[in-house]
Amino acid sequence: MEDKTCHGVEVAIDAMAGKWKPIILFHLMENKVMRFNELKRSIPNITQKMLTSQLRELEYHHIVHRKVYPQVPPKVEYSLTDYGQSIIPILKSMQKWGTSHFEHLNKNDKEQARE
Amino acid sequence: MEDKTCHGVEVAIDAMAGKWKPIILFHLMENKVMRFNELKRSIPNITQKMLTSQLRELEYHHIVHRKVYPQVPPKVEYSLTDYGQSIIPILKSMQKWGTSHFEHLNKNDKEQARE
DNA sequence: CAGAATCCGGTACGATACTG
DNA sequence: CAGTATCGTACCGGATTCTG
Repeated sequence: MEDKTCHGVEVAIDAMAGKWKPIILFHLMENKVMRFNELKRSIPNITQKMLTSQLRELEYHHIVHRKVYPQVPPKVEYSLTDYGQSIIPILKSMQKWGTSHFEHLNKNDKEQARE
Repeated sequence: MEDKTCHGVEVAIDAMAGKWKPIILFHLMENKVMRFNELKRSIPNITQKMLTSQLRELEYHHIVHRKVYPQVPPKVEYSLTDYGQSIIPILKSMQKWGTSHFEHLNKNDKEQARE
C-alpha cells in the first residue's frame, strides 16, 4: 500500500495468494464448470480443507461462482464468474512463462547439485 | 506436479512465491537498475532480511542479476536479467487486473462490513 | 552500504476424523 | 457428495543485533 504504482500488483497477489488458487483457477478456466470432487480429483495433492477454503476465498473476491443445487446428495458447481474470466490472461501468461522457465532452469541446473 | 497442463502455472507460482517478490520485480521493471538500499527505500515495509532472501531466491531462478562492485563501501546493483524481462507481461497483467479488481471489490463491499 | 545471525510468533497448510 | 471441526507443525516473515 506504500505507493500507487505497484498497488495493483499487490491486490492481484492478494487475490491469488495461496498455494492452490492459481491451480484451481486454471482448471476452472479449462473445464468451465466443475463439481467439488471433480476439482479435488483434478488436484490430487490438495486436501478437502484446502480446496474448500481456497474456493471460499475466491468466492469472496467474486472470482469464482458457487452454485448449490438443493438436493440429496448435494451437488455444487464451481465456475469462473464473468468477472473472474478477466483473470485468464494472467493465468495464460503464467503458464506460458512457467513452461519456458522450467526448461530454462533445467538447463542451468543440470550439473549443479541443488540441496 | 500432478499433470502437465497446469505445470507451468505451478512453476510460475513457485518462482514468484513470497510476499514481496512481485513488488520487487515491479520496481526493477520500472527502474531497470537499483541498489540494495534504494530498493529498500522503495518498499518501506520490507525488512532487510526479507529483501535479501527474496532477492536471493530471484537470483536462484535467474530472474534477477546481482552485480557486486568490490569496493568499500560496498555497492551492489540489482536488475532483471535478459531472461527475467520475460516475466514483465505477467507483472503488467497483474497490475492491470489488480487495479480494476480493487475498484470491483470496493463497489461490492461498500456496504458489507468486512472484518 | 549491504548484508549475516538469532530469536520468535502467527498462520498457512496438512492429516485425520466426523456429518447432513 | 460436499463439506465442517480439531489438532498439530513447518516455516514464512518480522524485530533486533552485529559485521566487513
